[in-house]
This record gives sequence, C-alpha cells and structure tokens, in this order.
Amino acid sequence: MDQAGEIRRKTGYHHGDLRTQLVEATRALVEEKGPDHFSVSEACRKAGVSTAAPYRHFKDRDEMLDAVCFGGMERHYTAMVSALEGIPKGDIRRIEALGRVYVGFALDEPGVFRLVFGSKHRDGTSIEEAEMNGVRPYELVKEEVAAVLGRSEVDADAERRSFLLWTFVHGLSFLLIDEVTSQKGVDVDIDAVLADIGRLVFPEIQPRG
Amino acid sequence: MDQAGEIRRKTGYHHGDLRTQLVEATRALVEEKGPDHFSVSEACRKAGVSTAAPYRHFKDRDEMLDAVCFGGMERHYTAMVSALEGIPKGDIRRIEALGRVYVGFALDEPGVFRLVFGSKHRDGTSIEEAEMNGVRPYELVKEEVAAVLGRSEVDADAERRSFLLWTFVHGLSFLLIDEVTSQKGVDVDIDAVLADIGRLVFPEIQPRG
DNA sequence: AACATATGTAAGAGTCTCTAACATGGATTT
DNA sequence: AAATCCATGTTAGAGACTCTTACATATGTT
Repeated sequence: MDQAGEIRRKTGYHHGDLRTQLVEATRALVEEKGPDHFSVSEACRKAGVSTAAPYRHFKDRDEMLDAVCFGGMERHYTAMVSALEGIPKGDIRRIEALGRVYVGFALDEPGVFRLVFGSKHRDGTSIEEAEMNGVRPYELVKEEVAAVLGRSEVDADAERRSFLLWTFVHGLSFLLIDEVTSQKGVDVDIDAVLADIGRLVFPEIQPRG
Repeated sequence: MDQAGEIRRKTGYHHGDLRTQLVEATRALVEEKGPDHFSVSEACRKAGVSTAAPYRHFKDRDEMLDAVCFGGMERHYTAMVSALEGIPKGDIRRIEALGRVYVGFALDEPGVFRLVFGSKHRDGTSIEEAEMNGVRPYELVKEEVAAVLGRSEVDADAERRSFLLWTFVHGLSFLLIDEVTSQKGVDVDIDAVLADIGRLVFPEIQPRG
C-alpha cells in the first residue's frame, strides 16, 4: 500500500505484483460479501485490471478462492502457535488458548473461516498443501491434550478428547458466525462457554483458583 | 414430455402444480451440487419449463432456496418430534434421540442442512416463519434437558447445558458433512461420540447397564 | 539492439438471473 | 354456452458473469 488507496502500481500496463493484489482483493470481497457472492470481475475492478488478467495467474475462479483459503490456513496456524507462547506445557490454559484462537478466527474473518473449514474442498486440487495446513492444527491439539493428561504419546483417550474439543469449538464458531444464536435469542458468553467445555472434557483437572 | 420420467404434467401449457415441482427440483439440485451451485435454469430444465416460469411463483433465486429451506425445517422438526415417541419423559435417551436426528438430518440431506443451519439467513425475508421453525427445535431441546434434570422449568443450568449440547451436535454435523474428518484421517463412531456427549453434559446421570 | 517470455488488454462465446411483452386456457360471470 | 378475466405459461432480450483466443507491451537475456 503505497499511497492513494490502491496498492503500489508500477506502470500503466504491468502491475508490480498482480497475483498478490488479486488474492488480497479476493480476500476482502470474501469477507465483504461471503465466499459464494465473490466475483472475479469485482476483484478485477478492485485491482484495476481487465477481467481477463487473473487467468494469467489462476486457472479459474475457484483457484483464486483456494489461494485465499491457503492464506487463511497459514494465519490460523500461526495464531495457534503464538497463542501457546508463555504458557507452560501441560497447562490446560494452552488448550483454552487454542479454543479462543479457533473461535476468534471465525469471528474475525468469518468469510475466510468458512472457506477454510467449510465445504469448499474440491476434487483434484493441490490437496497436499491444503492437507499439510489442515492437518497440522489438529495434530497440535492432540499433542496438547496428551500433555495435559500427562501422557507422552497421543493415546486413544487423548484422541477422543481432542475430537470432542474440536467438535465443540467448531460448532460454537459456526453458531456464532451464522448468527443462529442471536436469531434464537441466545446470547453467548464465549469465555464462559469455552471454560465449560474445558471442564467437561477434562473433569479431572481442577479449575485453578 | 408427458410420460418419460417427469412428474405429472397436465397440459402442454399449464402445469399441474409448477410451484411444488420447482421446489422439488431445487431441493434435488441443492443436494446434488450444493446450495451455491444451484441454478434456476437447471431447475427449469428439470421441470420442463421456460427459464422465466419460476418468476410467477418466486421473487428470485433466493426465494426458491428459501422454500427448500422451509421444507427442510418442517421435516427436521417432524423427525425430532417423532424420535421422542415411545421414550418416557425425563429419560436421557430422549436427548440422545434428538442428537441422532440432528446429525442424521445433516448426513441424509447435507445440502438442505446447510441451507437450514448455514449462513443463508437473508435480510428482510419472511423471518417470521423461518424463526418459528428455527426456534422450535431448540425450545424442544431445552424442555427435554429440564425434564432430564427433573426441573419443572427451563432454568439457567438447563439453558447452559442445552446450548452445550446444541454446539456439540452442530459441530459434529458440520465436521461430518464437510468431510473435514475423513480428510484428517479421523474416523468417527457417531453413536459413540453422541454417547460421550451425553455423559459429559449430564455427568450426574448414570449410564444405564 | 533483438528476441523470448511473462503478463497485460480487447473482443467475444456461452451461461446465468431477471424483466417485459405477449399467449393461453381454466374459472367466473352473465 | 359465450364472453371475459386473470393466473400462469412463453419468447425475447438486457445486463452480469466466467473463461478463451488473439493480440499488445514490458522485461530480461544474449
């Protein structure tokens, strides 16, 4: 972002880095209108290029969304890792922190969240990278759960509890961003719910004073 | 196309009941391709009418999806109510039954499920009926929870537990239909998970032998 | 300087949503 | 029964969108 609104634009013809600019425009639109109402044309208008330009960088519309999705996974994973900083291994607060990141990501970037954790997983598209970044967060949770339980490896019980935790925060996230809750007149104290979840899944851990 | 496959069609011009036929075509397409990839034109082709015909019955594309959504809510609520039949009030199995219906609905009709519980809640559209049918299932759950706890009214605790249950089955449903789980190599025993959930939310209830 | 390559544009084919003007036939009135 | 009304269908087309093809222009290599 150099000066007036639009990001750096080197010449009248070639952009500095159209690809990243398009990804950013796509991300913004996904947040603004939701993943389904995003349009390539609008992203082009936002970036100030012709509607054919994106096809030099992306196979099709879906690949633009994939790029945004991938970026979201990166941010999400990074946020999880840095949320653990400063909390000692084995402390249940590490798990609460991960939960807050999950729900926080959904609330901060509902559009991208839907892209990352929604039904967007297409057929033959570069599953490898998506998988790497999709699987890593869950591995993280499982390790943390095992640590809290004082186990050196992720055993069946740790796996089971991890899945329950995941299910919980996933459901909570979607209920919140879909505004199903506010529609039903339920108002949610997120921290309280996350604490509830922790107590339920780890009944043997005493809540700290 | 009078006989071949297509549903009853009275004359060459006026259909018997185009509206319902279009809703059914829409529902089928939503299941087939997902709510975002549904197109009015395709529904028209399926029903054997011109692409302008639907606009006699629906304001726009979204209103067609709304109709499908509403139908789904009806089925879902009916299924919940009939799942309770034969189980005595206050029995925790009533709650498990509701959970199975919720997840079962998601697995049976993932497309419609997304429409009903997804982000599709538009602005000024006939909220009243949507609300009536959206709220009712949750009211049902709260009453059942209160009954299991032996309370005559839905108190704060019952409300809290209901919300946790809802969060859980909601998350489980989405994880299952989005195939996030299979992608992560987790395979889920749904009944076992539902039983886990019940034990967690009602720790004071003894699992029956 | 000349060329190859990367990356932009312009034009257009095919699809989609939705509107407007017209057509048809079943129901209602006389 | 005939005339009329109007609900519900069709045809034609405007405007938006995705994506392709052919062409234009910058950039880097030699």
